[in-house]
Amino acid sequence: MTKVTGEPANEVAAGPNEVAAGPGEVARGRRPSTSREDVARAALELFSRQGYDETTVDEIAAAVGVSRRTFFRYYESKSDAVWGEFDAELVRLGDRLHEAPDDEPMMEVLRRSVMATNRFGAGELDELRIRMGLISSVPDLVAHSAVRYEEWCDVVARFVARRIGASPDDLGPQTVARAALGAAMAAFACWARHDSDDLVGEVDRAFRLLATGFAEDRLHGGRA
Amino acid sequence: MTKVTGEPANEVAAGPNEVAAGPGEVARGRRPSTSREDVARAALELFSRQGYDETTVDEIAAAVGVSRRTFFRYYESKSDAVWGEFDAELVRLGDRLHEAPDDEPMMEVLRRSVMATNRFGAGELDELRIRMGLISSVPDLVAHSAVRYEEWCDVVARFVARRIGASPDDLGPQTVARAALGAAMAAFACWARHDSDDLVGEVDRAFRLLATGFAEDRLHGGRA
DNA sequence: GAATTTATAGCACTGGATGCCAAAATGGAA
DNA sequence: TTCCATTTTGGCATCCAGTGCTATAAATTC
Repeated sequence: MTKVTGEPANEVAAGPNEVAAGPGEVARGRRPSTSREDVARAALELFSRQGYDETTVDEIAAAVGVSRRTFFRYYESKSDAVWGEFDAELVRLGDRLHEAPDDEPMMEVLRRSVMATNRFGAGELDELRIRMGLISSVPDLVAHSAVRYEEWCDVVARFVARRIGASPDDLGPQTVARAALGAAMAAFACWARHDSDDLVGEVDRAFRLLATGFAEDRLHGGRA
Repeated sequence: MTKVTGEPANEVAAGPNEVAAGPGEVARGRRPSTSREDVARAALELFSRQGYDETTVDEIAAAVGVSRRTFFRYYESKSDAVWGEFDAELVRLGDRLHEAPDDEPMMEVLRRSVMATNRFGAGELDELRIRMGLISSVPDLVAHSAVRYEEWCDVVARFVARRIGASPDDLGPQTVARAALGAAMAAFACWARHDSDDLVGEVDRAFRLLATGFAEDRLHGGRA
């Protein structure tokens, strides 16, 4: 085996062992034979071609030329590979919420921040649609998504708690956070299923509905 | 082995093979050696005592005196045992929503129906708290919960769709349903964590918040 | 008692996930 | 160059959830 690939080794998010060589530092030790991105790409390709359940971790590992054991050093689980760099987006959302001016209404900040974190380039949108399609249709991924969405909720709940002066565990922040998650999920699901090319627009509409308290007369004009 | 239990065999929700003998019919063939309820009880007891991950299916099966293979005839998965008779409650919620008068505001119906399906007797509350505690803290169960909650959302989305004359897949119904789920989950989580004995009250408060669109001035008086 | 029906036990097998250790690859120092 | 520290990898061996298959046990009906 021992496939000699000769990678550039200058990747930003490098090897599995977290502490990739910092900005100025020089990389020591053996270089990773692949990257998280490559693994995710290979996995996604197999999933969308032959199905999630029909793809084994061994196949994914083989596709990127590493052993099964090594796959689990890049991603904790098979389902994690579908989520790619979700953690980074979570940080971005948290930053946006934190940096918003205090005089802007809470639900406005929330809506605009979620919209902002979901502006993707045309190139990324196709892949994202495949991702979201899988996440919302394959039972195993639907299940795993709950864990990731919980992290999303935590970020929002902390923001709301700070705004209204309460604990993130209290009913208010929890309700706002989980309802906001619901709105975002609805927007994503509708965007992924229909041919609506306007993801941010769907998010916008969903959050505006949420802010009206679902007054029945506003609910009708959903789809232009 | 072959534990001879001598069950009454008149249980309502009987054996694993679905079609339990109807009202007047006589039970044919070998009688189930245990019941879904007994399995769930044994499982819950082990989970709360030694932890979910630390309990194997073999142990649960042994506790009720059946083989490992038989456990999976009563419940599809280890996590399903925690949910008990959730399906029945779903039907009840659907019925309530369907039977509500058309002139009652949609969000009112929703709030009152969810509250009604969550009125439990004092005896059931302790067990329910253990259940919800597990469901919202053990990652494996958090994950699996998403699948069950999706069914809940479907019921609500169908109701909303009928009310506003849209498809259950449209943005409106989806947003309302998922936001409502969020409110319900927040209420449950707060009730399970704190010592609030008033589950229905938490649900009430959460849904009232939802109906206000989270106007910031209403969010402060969360905890009496 | 024989046939039929239903539930069970037990076995084999797949596949995800984890712990452990030896081997490979790389940079730096002696 | 040679040795050493560092990091990633491969290949077990192992555990456990979940499934398909088959033989057997218990119960009713004829």
